Amino acid sequence: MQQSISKTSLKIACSSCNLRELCLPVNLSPAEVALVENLTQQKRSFRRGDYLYRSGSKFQSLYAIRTGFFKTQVLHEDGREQVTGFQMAGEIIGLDAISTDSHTCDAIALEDSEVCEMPFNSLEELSRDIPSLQHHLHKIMSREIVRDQGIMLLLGSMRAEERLGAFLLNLSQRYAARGYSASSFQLRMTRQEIGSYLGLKLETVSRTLSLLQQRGFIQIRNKSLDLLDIPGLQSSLKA
Amino acid sequence: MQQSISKTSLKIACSSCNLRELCLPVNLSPAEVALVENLTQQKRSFRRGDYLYRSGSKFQSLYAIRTGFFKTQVLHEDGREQVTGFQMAGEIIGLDAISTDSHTCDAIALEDSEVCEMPFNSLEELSRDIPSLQHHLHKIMSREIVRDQGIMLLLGSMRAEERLGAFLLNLSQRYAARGYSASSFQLRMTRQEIGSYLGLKLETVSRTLSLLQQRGFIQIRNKSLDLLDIPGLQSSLKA
DNA sequence: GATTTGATTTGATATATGTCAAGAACCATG
DNA sequence: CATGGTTCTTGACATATATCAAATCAAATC
Repeated sequence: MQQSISKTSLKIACSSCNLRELCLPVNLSPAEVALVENLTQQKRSFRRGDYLYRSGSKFQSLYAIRTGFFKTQVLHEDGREQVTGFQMAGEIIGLDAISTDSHTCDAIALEDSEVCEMPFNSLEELSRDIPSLQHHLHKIMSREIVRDQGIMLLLGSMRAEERLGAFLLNLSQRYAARGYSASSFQLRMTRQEIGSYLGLKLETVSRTLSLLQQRGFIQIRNKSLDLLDIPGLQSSLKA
Repeated sequence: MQQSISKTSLKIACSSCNLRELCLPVNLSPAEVALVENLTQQKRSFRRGDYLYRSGSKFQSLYAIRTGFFKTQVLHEDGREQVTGFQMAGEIIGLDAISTDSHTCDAIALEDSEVCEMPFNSLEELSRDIPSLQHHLHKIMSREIVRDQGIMLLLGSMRAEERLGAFLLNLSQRYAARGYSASSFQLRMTRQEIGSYLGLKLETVSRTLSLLQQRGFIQIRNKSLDLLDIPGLQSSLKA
């Protein structure tokens, strides 16, 4: 697994980035955005399979995903691994590492990707001067906590079919928020990775997807997914 | 369920609080501690069963637990509930609410308790002036993210016996960090609440505790717990 | 202190998901 | 285009945990 990270000296202009509304510089004045731009020193590119960071490595920066798709996973001593999330463009990754000054999970590109690196020291410094940036950073961290609690609910009290339904709907919403189709997209991860995330074995994921297809909720062929009945899926979760 | 919240006008002196090393004012100079004291305006007392806050209520403050024991839980539309954590003295509660400006879970006292209320606006303001406070706040939020990921691992890939073992060891460590016995303490929550937290039914919790007792790892009678073989419990998790 | 209510334990049985296995489909590579 | 290696699907069977039920025990209330 090569670690071929190419650093371009090109600065990313947040001001011209179409993810501005999802990413860090939300609700900032143009002058403030310029300051944030200043600290996203470099863009880094990753090939599929590359590690953005590894568990145990020293914490330096948060990363904003510009393009592509990542997974994060924690490893248990006995070799068990658990996927803790799938991250897409506009999402901030690396928050877990602030706690101990070193990363507590691996982050791996599931497709060719680009990220903006934000040195955390600088980010803290800047957020002392820009209250709205400070508050937004807090919101991002809090949002991650809420997301994790949602997954705890899912893992703790939903059946396989509900877990898959909730998972697919979540992906759908996030694609929609980025201007992509809510009902038709490619799964970037394997059945095994979905299973790890949802606390299921890959065979169960496969069977359950087939079941959802039989019921007419989805059409799945390999990694191509069509959500045929989003309202139906949603209400099957609330039932 | 009465909401009898008595607000005492007495300020809590962080400087004389024995939780200082666990709570918010870590690594602060005496002068800085005084500023933090200034914003923990009031102490609030709760009886067992009282709500500290409810899901949906407006976010105003974070809370530091001074004495007592709380649980947090999220409610699903269909009535399912999931306990997302148990909090004890020195821990900060309410972080989830920053995200949407309203609480996303209920926080309920499991025994008579006292909390220090910290208005979040003031906290953000103060942390702009005290970088070490700012950083510590970030650490606390990050720690919560890491904790949640640990629970995801537990819920996603551990068997009942391992979940209980990890749960009891976690309680043990936290009591020890507060100067209490690591091997002998009272469970503050019901089997049902433990089960909700661990993604198990209460009968399974009960059976599994009996099993751990048979194996000589623990002695449990009602809510009184003795950990008879902590190293054994630990190694049974890594196996 | 008697009584009710809720919490806990334990047993018998049901069920969802895991495990093992084999073939099919897909993908990367030469 | 062929080939080898993943990934995926599906079946048969195993197992951990859930469900239902009843008895015991502890705690709250009058």
